[in-house]
Amino acid sequence: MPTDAVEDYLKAIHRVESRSGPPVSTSQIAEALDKTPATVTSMVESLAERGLLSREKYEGVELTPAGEVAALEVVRRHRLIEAFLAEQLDYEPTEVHDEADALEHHVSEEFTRRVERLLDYPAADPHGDPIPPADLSAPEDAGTTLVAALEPGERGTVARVSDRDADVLEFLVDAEITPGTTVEVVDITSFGLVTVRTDDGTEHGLPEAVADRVYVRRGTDSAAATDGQEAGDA
Amino acid sequence: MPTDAVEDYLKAIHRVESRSGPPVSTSQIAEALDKTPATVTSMVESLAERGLLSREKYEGVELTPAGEVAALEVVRRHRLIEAFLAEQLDYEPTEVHDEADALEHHVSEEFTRRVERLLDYPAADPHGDPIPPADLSAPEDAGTTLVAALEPGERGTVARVSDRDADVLEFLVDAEITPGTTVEVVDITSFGLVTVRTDDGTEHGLPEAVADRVYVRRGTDSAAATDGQEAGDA
DNA sequence: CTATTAAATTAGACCGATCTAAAACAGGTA
DNA sequence: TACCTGTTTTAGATCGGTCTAATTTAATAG
Repeated sequence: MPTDAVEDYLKAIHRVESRSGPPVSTSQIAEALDKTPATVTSMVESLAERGLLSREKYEGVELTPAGEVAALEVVRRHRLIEAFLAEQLDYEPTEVHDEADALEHHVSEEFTRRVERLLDYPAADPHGDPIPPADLSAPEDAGTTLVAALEPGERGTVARVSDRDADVLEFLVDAEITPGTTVEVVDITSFGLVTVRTDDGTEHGLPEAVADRVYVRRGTDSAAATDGQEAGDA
Repeated sequence: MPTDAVEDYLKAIHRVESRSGPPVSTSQIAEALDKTPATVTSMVESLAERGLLSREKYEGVELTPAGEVAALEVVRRHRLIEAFLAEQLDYEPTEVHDEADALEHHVSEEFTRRVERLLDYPAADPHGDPIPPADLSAPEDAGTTLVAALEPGERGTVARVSDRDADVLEFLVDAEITPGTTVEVVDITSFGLVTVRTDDGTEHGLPEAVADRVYVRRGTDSAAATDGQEAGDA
């Protein structure tokens, strides 16, 4: 019943909320969805009328429980589709996002469950983001951003990397900074450049925009991260 | 670039055209898509402006080559998705249609090709309908309707069955009248009831609405029809 | 406390897809 | 020929989602 657009808004609001917490501002949503603020205002009005979010004029917006559920359903479909594309159709991790963005609005619950079963109930998508189970009991976490988690000299395990921006993702894949790898923070400059050393000893300078999208847990994991054993800790 | 609605219209027009030939009337389209004739008129106007079909007011409509191509692309995606759902996700033949109808508008060319490859270039979907190859060089045929092809006493091989109407399809599956089975026409009544005898010797009375959706080739095939060896003959 | 500025909202328009109700048309019948 | 009858088109409205331009509000600096 919800339209594609409605699902996109809920998903975007959910993401922002889970990073910087509510309230979520009009401009944050506009930014995330590449819409004008005016458009967002009117959409958000109608979302509020439907009970999917609560809204304080000029203040921002927060998902209601109903909105949260709807958002999680989209996230679940998105990540399952990503996992499916990578595992069954040999997509590269960098390629799955756009396809999943289109499909996530149009697969049935039946399809979702069958895919989940086919993949044997994966815990995470190819970027390491946890896949909410069918009951949506999502712990929905896994790591904090690089600079928040680690001081220079400390090491951590990459929990996941953002799949939002294709360029950023490609940068990280090239540098072999992917879920499961260990990184040591060498240095953080005043202007946000983060230098890290990876497993193989090479160093990479990550611009702020990139570093902000790498999520790690402090310390090192012994278990490798081929699939997704890291759901629901931290 | 074409919207879902545009693709739906093209697909519907293509189907009608390939059954009863052009021109296709407003009411035929309205019927097929469950829209009002007024709606169809206005949509068809815009399709004509885009060069996807040619139109004679009060006469009907015919796909242009461009429209035909666009329609075949949708058909190709639809049938590949159906085949995929049945083979990879264990859907029953009766269940694939609706899911494919939703997905067909949103899978990329990349996805389509990968699925096609995964399935090893299937010739037909689970109902026996031929899948146009990537170059769309569709022979796009396979069989004529039961009553047109066979006189009482004659036998034929089921080439495909329509997946349009879920009830009809279920009826046929129950009667084990599926692509590849041999049927003998026992009798045809004046009011359109067709009695057929299947492989196993049982007889089934098919109401006109059902019989019209069974496509056969005269005579019997020795080859079985598990997948789709029957593309492009007849 | 006022003035500036950045963010958010309102006002008004547009487009695509749909509908209902009314008018125009085409084909067959008397 | 003139009239029905069913089909098609036109006219005009609505809805969802979007935009631009103008206005209002909240926060901040003086």
